[in-house]
Amino acid sequence: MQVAAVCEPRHDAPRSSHVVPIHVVPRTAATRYAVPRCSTCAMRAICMPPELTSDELSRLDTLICSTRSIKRGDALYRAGDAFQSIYAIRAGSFKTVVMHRDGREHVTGFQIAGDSLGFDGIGEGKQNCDAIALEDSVVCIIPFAQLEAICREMKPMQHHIYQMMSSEIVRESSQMMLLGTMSAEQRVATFLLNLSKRFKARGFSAAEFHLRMTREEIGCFLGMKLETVSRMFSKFQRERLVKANGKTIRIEDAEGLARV
Amino acid sequence: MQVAAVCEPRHDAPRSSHVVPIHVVPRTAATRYAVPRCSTCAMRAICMPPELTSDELSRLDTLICSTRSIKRGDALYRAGDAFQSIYAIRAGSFKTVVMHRDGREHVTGFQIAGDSLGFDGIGEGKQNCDAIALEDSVVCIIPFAQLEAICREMKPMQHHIYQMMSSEIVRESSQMMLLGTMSAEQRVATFLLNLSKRFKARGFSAAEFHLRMTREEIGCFLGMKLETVSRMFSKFQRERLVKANGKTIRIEDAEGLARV
DNA sequence: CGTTGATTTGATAACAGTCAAGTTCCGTGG
DNA sequence: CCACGGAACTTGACTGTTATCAAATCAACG
Repeated sequence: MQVAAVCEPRHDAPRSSHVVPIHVVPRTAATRYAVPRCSTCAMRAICMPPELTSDELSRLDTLICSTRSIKRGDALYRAGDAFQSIYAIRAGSFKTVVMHRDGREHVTGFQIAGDSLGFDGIGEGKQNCDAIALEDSVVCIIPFAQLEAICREMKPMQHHIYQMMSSEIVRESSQMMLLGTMSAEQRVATFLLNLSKRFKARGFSAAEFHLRMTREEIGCFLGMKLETVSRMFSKFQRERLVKANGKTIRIEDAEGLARV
Repeated sequence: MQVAAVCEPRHDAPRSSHVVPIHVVPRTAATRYAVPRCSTCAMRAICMPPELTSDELSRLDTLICSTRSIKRGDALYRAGDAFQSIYAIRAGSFKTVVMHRDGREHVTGFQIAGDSLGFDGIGEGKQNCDAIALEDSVVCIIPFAQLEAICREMKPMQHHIYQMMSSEIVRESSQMMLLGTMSAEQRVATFLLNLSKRFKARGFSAAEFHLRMTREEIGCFLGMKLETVSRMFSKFQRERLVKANGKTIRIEDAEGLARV
């Protein structure tokens, strides 16, 4: 898994009732080159409803029949492309970028391994944003028509898709609240804590991780200029809340960061 | 229809391929007090996929077995309430409000007749925000478990629900872009044009309408203070783009407003 | 090991927030 | 129907946060 090179996997992964820990898949030829299989995927706990029978799982294996590798900086899809598939990130990370007609860009989200991409394309039948790889990445391709067919037959899967889309709506609501009500300082603090939480949920260190995005991309996501992002990192460093060494972030005082 | 008192219905409603015009339902006892029926609902074109057979439509009538009236200022639901149903607004309007733990509030959206509410509750199994009526309103109650069952059997309905949820994601992306990249002036202009478009799609005047929300609520939605909203209205008035008389808005120069 | 893009930091400017005062609107009750 | 009171709105003066512009430093990569 590429992501393993980015963030040290933790073997004392949390075992809360919500987050089923993932296990690092050995880098055997099978996991790297064979037909992808949900039944053996490390991200299954994040991608799939937990209550599937092994029978149902093997049916899903027939759904996802291909993966795709995207080089850093390349687009998985572009706004306006015909919508056909949902994507699940196997390894790597992406940003989603919407563009206004006047050329203004805005980053609507950062997605890491285990996250999904493309739900915003269903409504119009075409992609609503660009999905750009922040590092060399691999996605599972999930043809949406087939997914719909499966959802008509497998109730847990149907519900799971509704839940994923609903969670996306909730996530975006939180981001609107962040953009609408928080100071630059609070936005950056919230951003770091959110990343930390997501890495932790995937079994990586919550305290130390590498940012795959630039200050400019962070600023574009948080509604501020890159200089302001940089200043906030420096400020947190002075206050001993985080240690920021370029793209390496170490959260030294999560509680303090949350109080900002 | 309550909304008719607010915005004059237009009988020369647009007939684009996307927006099927709605017809104003006569205020008979049947439409006001009888069991609600999708098959005769004025909002059907907005709520429902267009290609349903009359057979399928009458099946839907069994799904929506009740409506609910909400007085101005009252909540349809509150954040934390158990999620059970989706709501379709028959008449009136709402705001959805998310609250941060520190008490900070943010308005995530304004919904008018024909819009739906509650999709953000599916993910967690509980409501994510408060839905507050901006005027006396009526909603159709759509039990979600039943809706899911119908979606497993009726492909067009299944797809329609995915489309509605996806559109909600897209709408929120646009709002994030607005909050993240636009000046106060542009935000208010965009807000007015968006409302105008939605009224037009429902057969009301695109040029003149009544705001059901306060300046404070608008500000809370657009990420600015109520004084700033007021100043922008005054500015647009000076520039002859808009005539704002309290809550009555007349858009005098839509192109000019779009250029802001 | 140089070139280029990314990041940091400082100085200044602009936009929106805050505080305050006055006005208008609207619902309620007489 | 009118008068009253409170909420909503407008406007002005001042303040503060963040943007802008600029320059220096750092880091990645061919």
